[in-house]
Amino acid sequence: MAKNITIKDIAKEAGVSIALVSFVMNNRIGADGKQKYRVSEATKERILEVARRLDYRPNSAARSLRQGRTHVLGVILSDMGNIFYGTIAHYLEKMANKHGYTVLFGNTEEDPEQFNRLVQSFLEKDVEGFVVVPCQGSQAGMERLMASGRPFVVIDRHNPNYDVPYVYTDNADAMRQALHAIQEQGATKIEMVSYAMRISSMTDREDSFHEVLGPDAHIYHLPFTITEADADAVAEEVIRKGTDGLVMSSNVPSVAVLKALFRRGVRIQEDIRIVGFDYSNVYNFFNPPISYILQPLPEIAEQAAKYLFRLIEMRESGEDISTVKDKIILKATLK
Amino acid sequence: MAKNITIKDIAKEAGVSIALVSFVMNNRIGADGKQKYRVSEATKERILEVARRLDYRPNSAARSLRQGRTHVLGVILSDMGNIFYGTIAHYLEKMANKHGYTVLFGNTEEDPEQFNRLVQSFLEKDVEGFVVVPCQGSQAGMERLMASGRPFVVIDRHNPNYDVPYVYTDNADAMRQALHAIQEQGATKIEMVSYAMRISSMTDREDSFHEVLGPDAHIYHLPFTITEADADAVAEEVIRKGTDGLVMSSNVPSVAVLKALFRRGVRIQEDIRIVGFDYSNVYNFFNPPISYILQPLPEIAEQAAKYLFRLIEMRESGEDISTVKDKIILKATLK
DNA sequence: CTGTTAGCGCGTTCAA
DNA sequence: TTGAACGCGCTAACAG
Repeated sequence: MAKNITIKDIAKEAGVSIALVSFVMNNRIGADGKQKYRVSEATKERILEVARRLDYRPNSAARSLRQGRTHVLGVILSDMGNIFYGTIAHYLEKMANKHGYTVLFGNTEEDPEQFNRLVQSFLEKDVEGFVVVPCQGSQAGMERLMASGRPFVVIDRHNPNYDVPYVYTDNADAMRQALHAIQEQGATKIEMVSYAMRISSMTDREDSFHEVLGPDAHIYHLPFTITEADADAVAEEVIRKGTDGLVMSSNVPSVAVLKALFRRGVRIQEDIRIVGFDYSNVYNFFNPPISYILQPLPEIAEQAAKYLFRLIEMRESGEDISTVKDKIILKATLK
Repeated sequence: MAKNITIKDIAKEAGVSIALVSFVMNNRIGADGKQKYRVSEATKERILEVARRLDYRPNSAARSLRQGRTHVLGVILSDMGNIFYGTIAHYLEKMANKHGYTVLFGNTEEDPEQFNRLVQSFLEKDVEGFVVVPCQGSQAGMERLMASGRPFVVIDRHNPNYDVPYVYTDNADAMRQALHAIQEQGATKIEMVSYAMRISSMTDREDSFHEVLGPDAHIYHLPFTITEADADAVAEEVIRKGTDGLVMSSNVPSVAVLKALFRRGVRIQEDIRIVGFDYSNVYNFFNPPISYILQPLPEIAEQAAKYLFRLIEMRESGEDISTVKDKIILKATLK
């Protein structure tokens, strides 16, 4: 039960007041001589020595309570097990760390109830800001978040009905690049594989697809949890129709359908050309390698984090945050 | 600046004492009639109504300060952007959630300094328990963790010099399975691709490799951050030597080397047989599909979480945790 | 210049 | 059902 060392223990051991320990621990003293409170070097050293010896760690609950700051961010994603979100999570955590923040992560698995629970739970943990990936039906959670007045930045998707801060990829442009590429590769009967979820990243890509190829161009819609049967059905239909170009709208369904086609002996990149969306290792193992749209994940994370820090600073200095709703749009590139 | 609603606001609005609000909010009242404190249904309803209306959220800093509990876990991994750790992270988060916990995540990127910083930072945040993936050189961080007396469970790797709780895969057995498979597939000149890092998951696999194939069987050691040149060098040597079987010791180097071989026109699974370690999508795109060792990730996460919860409970009820050092060993399977 | 006293933040919980 | 102490660290005000 190793009782935790408190500031009081240090004070007693060092024979000084509690306040002085606090000052020393917070470096409110020293160097530039401009500090309000001064302590002799000797006392300071003694206090630090005792703190080190007793392995003192300030209780952050007490500190948060007093300062109203937790230095914790909340990040709500779809699924960290997906390399796309896992990568974003990693970059976000890195940014947060660099700025002295620590990060609570949560996965919605595209369940709006779960989104709501996570928002609630993170609010109660008093995170200073959020980076969130909303999901279909997450309106309630988003409104709760907005009502909380806490800084947040939306990434990867957004609901056009909400005028909120977000960092987003120009998906329409990205899809045009994808279609341009697949047409250059000679495909003429082009279809698209997408998720059934009605989220902006999918619908923007689909709208762009239809704009280029007309309203009758076909899109396969797969559920968030893709079964082998789902992928098989797509493959069968693609083969039957003689589709010669398939544009993927996301990582996971892309690999699932590729697998189904491969198993059926379809010669990928010969019988049918593929262009992917988001990186997958498998794209390297075809001849020629499968082209894909690459979203700038490090930049998405970086911009989102910077944006969030800006909001947090503003709020800290008493400025009104509710009017800041800048939209950051990043371009994807074809690889 | 939407001032946060406190218990005091509720009390005033509902015309009752602060204490009563607290009782109601904590459900210390009601149902089974055995509670210590009872409140009339009407009062209870009124309080709850006011709380809802004002969107009251208890300040968890205050609560933690009082109860000494945060309901937060700390998870330190190597790299969430790697599907292996991302998947584990996801399952851990799910387990934590189910038990009312929230999770702080951190990535070491195999940097022991970073490991140390994360331990320190999470301790200060007063996490109730840790799940950690140590890295080469993380001794200082591990000792700090042990000295803290806080419950923790090590996963994925462990330092045999430390007698601590861990959940681990039987890597020796797994490697034997891999070698058995590749030999059955006809390979006779077998080599291995591994990381240069001296961590138990790698060394156990390597030791097992040597036990089966003798001390002279060759192992390629790649740095944690693999460049294309690194992978190319391995591919060149494999080709030159006429190696006809390659056992992979991990996900990332496996794909890197496969890519280098593929680019050089090596007919994978014909000229050379491959057996992987940990899942990758790419294994499906060869004929026959590449076999691989699958670690039971959901079970690793589940066992680690359960173990940790057990430790936390024990500590909470004043039991001595320092004597609990059970090792949980899980079997991997060949797929 | 060096240091201390005392009240605060917010929810929990015991004594009354 | 309530008053009040408490957990721990911060910091304004004050003293030698």
